[in-house]
Amino acid sequence: MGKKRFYITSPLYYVNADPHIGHAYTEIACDCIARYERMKGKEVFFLTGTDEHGQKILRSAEDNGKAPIDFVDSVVPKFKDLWKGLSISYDDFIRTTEKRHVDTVQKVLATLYKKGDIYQDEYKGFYCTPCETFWPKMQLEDGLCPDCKHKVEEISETNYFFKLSKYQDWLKNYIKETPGFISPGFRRNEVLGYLEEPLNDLCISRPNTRLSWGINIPFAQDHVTYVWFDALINYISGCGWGSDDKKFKECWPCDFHVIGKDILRPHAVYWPIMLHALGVELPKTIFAHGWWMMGGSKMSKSKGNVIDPFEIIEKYGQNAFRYFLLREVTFGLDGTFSEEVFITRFNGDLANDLGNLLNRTLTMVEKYFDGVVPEEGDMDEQDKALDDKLKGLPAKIDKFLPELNFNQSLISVWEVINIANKHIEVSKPWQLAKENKIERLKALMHILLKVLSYSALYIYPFMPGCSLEMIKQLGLDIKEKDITFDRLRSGLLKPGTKINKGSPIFPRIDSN
RNA sequence: GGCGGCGUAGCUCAGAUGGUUAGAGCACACGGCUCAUACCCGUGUUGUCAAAGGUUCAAUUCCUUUCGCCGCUACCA
Repeated sequence: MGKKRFYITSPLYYVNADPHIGHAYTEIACDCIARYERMKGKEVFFLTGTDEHGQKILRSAEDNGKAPIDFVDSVVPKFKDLWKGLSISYDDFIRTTEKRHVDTVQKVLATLYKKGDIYQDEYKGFYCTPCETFWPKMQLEDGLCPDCKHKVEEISETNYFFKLSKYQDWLKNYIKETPGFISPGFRRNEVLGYLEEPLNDLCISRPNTRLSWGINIPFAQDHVTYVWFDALINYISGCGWGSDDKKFKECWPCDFHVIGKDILRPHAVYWPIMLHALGVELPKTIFAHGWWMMGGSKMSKSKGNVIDPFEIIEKYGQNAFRYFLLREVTFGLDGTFSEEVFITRFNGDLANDLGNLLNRTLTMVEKYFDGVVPEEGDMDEQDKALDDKLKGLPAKIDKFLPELNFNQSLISVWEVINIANKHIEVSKPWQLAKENKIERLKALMHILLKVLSYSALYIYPFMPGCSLEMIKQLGLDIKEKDITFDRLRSGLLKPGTKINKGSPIFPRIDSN
């Protein structure tokens, strides 16, 4: 029997505009977990991609004077470039315009239609011609389009509906009985909250007279599929449902769907019901994270407070960017992004604590031992305390990371780093050197190098680049593919080998 | 309107099934050290734990009310 792979997904990003910090955030979180699971020796399948159909894409394409397919073809590379710039280790990138996806969506539609969970009905609504949008009665403002304030027209058209209502009670019970299914807990409560209200069946078609940019519905050639219904299916079309049973068995059920809080409803209501109707097991966890605010307000293009992730990477590097996003706020809650807090975090944690610890230690090893890693010596009380702290670290990471608690995981690593800095202060190696207490000095340097070596590997899921640079400077003989918890167990330092000190890994930022 | 949450040091936030001196980081002040990226280490200051009432031997922690803030309640990704 095939081994179960660890399967994690990001949402498929809607490519009607360029990627921003929110996209980067989700992707970095997924990447961190994917790398961590690989370190544990798991076979990982990390799926990401792009959502490319629908009204908004069509409109953006028109605004750019392009055919929709040409338009999305021009935006997708920007996402891929960003993922490259952030060292995102995705295993597959799926686009909803790909044949493998289209085929799967049509198969799903056909299956549910045959089963009777999709039916035809008249859809009545208020249509705004200039906006090409339907509005529910509730949303109208004085009977006018809330967007452009034009008159709306009540029209009815034939459409296809998916029977959400049929499964409402089932879903409600499932969520109640499966506490970890929707995370964090307060999001789960929200979902249970709106499941208290009767669910309307979901209109999953659009007549192609109104919208042509979508996946054709096999049993209704004059209609295309509603984007959400289309997009969600990527999670199974991307891992072989209906086309590659072996792969699907290895991957499914999905371990994590990581999403932003804005798309909780489709993921927590539509998607589980779609799967259940198909007779497919549900994913284990849907985790909705918060948003990055810009100086107290939501970021938006009109406010001009959108942070360009490419700029941050260019200016401060991908490692610091990844670190900041994962460290600054508890995953799940909203956070505030500003260059000022970013720099504070950077200087405080990365330059002063971590970077400086590496630098001062390596300098001493050069100075006192010609850059050669000393033998492990007899540990004194302080050494032991530090060593114990280091030994306790994996357990903490193993507790926090599987719950997507990036925050606490990093804090745990930094506790060790801080104790190491403290240890140097108390032990005064420079005095040991003057007094010629070589054995003590060796033991001290050894434990410091050990702490740095292990920390370098523990940091890997969060800041892979930083990790590799530390490994290099420490002179460790470890390739990226060897960064596993198994490898850690066999020890990292080789006394007698040379360190390879370079320039500071995180030079302080003068913020004048 | 309904449901849910929050209001704790100058700032950002932890926290306790109620119980001796309420915590962390940043900022600030003073001191120490010199291996280091003007770094690091130590010490210290500030809080009627939103307000009022109730339960209790005891509440900031439970209950009620008030005030203030926020989220969810859409066929928009």
